[in-house]
Amino acid sequence: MDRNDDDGSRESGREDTGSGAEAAGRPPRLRGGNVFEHTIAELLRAIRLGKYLVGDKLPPERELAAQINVSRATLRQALSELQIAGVVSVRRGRYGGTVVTALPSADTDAGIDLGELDDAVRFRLILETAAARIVAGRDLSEAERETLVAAEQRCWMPLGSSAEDIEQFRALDARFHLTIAELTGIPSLTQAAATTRDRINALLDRIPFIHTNVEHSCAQHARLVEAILDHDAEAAATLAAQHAEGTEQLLRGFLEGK
Amino acid sequence: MDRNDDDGSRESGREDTGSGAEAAGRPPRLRGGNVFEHTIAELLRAIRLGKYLVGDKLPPERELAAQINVSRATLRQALSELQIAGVVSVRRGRYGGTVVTALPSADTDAGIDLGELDDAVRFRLILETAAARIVAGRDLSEAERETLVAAEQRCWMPLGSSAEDIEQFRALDARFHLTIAELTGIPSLTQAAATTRDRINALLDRIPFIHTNVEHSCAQHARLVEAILDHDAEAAATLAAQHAEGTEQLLRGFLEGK
DNA sequence: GTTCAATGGATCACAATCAGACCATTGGCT
DNA sequence: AGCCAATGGTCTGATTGTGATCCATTGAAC
Repeated sequence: MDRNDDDGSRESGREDTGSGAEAAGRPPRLRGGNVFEHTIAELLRAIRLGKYLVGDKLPPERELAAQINVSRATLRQALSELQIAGVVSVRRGRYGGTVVTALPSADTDAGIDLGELDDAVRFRLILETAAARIVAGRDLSEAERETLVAAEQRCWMPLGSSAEDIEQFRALDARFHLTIAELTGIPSLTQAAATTRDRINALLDRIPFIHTNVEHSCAQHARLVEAILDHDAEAAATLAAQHAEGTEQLLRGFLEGK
Repeated sequence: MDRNDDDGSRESGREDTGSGAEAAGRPPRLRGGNVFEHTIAELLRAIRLGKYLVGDKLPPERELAAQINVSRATLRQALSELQIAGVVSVRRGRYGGTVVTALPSADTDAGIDLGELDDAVRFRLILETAAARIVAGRDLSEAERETLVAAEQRCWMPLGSSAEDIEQFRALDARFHLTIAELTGIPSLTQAAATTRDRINALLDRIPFIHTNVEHSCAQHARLVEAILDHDAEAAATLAAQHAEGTEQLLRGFLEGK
């Protein structure tokens, strides 16, 4: 009797699914557009933003599908594309799964939209400044402090000139900023910050990578973390604003000359 | 020959469709969930937020469908529901159309989710404070100043105790705040503010309406407008924050006691 | 009063997704 | 060597939303 069964409720429980507590929502499905394209975009976004680093294993298909809120069939279509593109590799069997093998290369196509640049950059300034101020005003737990510092440290990676290194730096950098957003405890802010950060990354992919900036950038991160741990909300806000403005200048400099 | 024809490409052109330039997107469709339910929600939201006031006529179905990015069939399903609910009334023929006849009554069901309350209220504080600060820092055109002042004035409406009056005040109040968000010139901010405002309104519908607050609230609006026109960014930010905090206190007071 | 353009009303075939069941593979465990 | 649980692979029927036409109604303009 009990056939092979499948999917869903097994005694192994679901507490893992609830991690994000965000996407969930049993009955409500999600996007239409091309649910398929949306799914790919969603996966690429997660990878670019450092949610899954190279070498990490994605959740099982059934679980991932639930998180993104699409059917497994659709998810598999998307994964299949990513596999062809060489972004992930898949192994069957128990202990198998889908692992990230490379960071997706940027879509350097698409013309530059100045409206998009302006919008993304200004919205980011708002969100990150607010996030920094709020987190600095909070009392962080030991674990939270550690998470924050760890995210900051990881940005100081050995950095070559390969596209791969650069993408990895972007992912780690994004993760640092998103960590701050998460620490606000305001889910809407976290989500908006993630979306916006991804848009910024897409723009950064269109300009040359300035190595000199990396160290400067990391130093700013360090000071920001310090201000946060010191509960100096105004300093944190100012530093975050300066940091964001740096990126803004860079982008405008390269992209506004069309 | 040329049959009755219909829809779309007629020599009359399409420039109208492109108005928003936002939702558009020929091939890409939109939501999944229940596209149908989503459509209803979208329409209700627009009405509650004062985009269409009572007595206003909605755009023709073909156009509205394009704006919301759903097929006309789906839109009609939704409109049909709203008609049954008495929110809109429809007349056929040239010069006919769909007009808003009443403000949708609140869904006073649904349990109170403290997480939702906290998230919405805190995110709103961030967005509106930032918007006020930015707009105060801008040089507004004559037309923009007029729009702002007009939106503020309209809130001082004669206010009875009927549910209808209250809903109308909410719509006008929302429109005032969204006007400020729009004046930032940051579309992402505008959109986030609209979404968040709607969530706040939904929460407000769950608590008793405090008439005393209305005048106080309008007075704050007036001072906020003054600060903005004076280019006093910090004052504007502070006033916006106070105003938002007022609502926050109110909501927490009523809702946190479960 | 006839005309006609704008607008709502209705139908149908087709493509996209979904939901769920079942199959196939793998590797640690006994 | 064999078992078996976790995981990817595949198929099928149902539902939903779309896109494209065509029909029906209305009221201003002529």
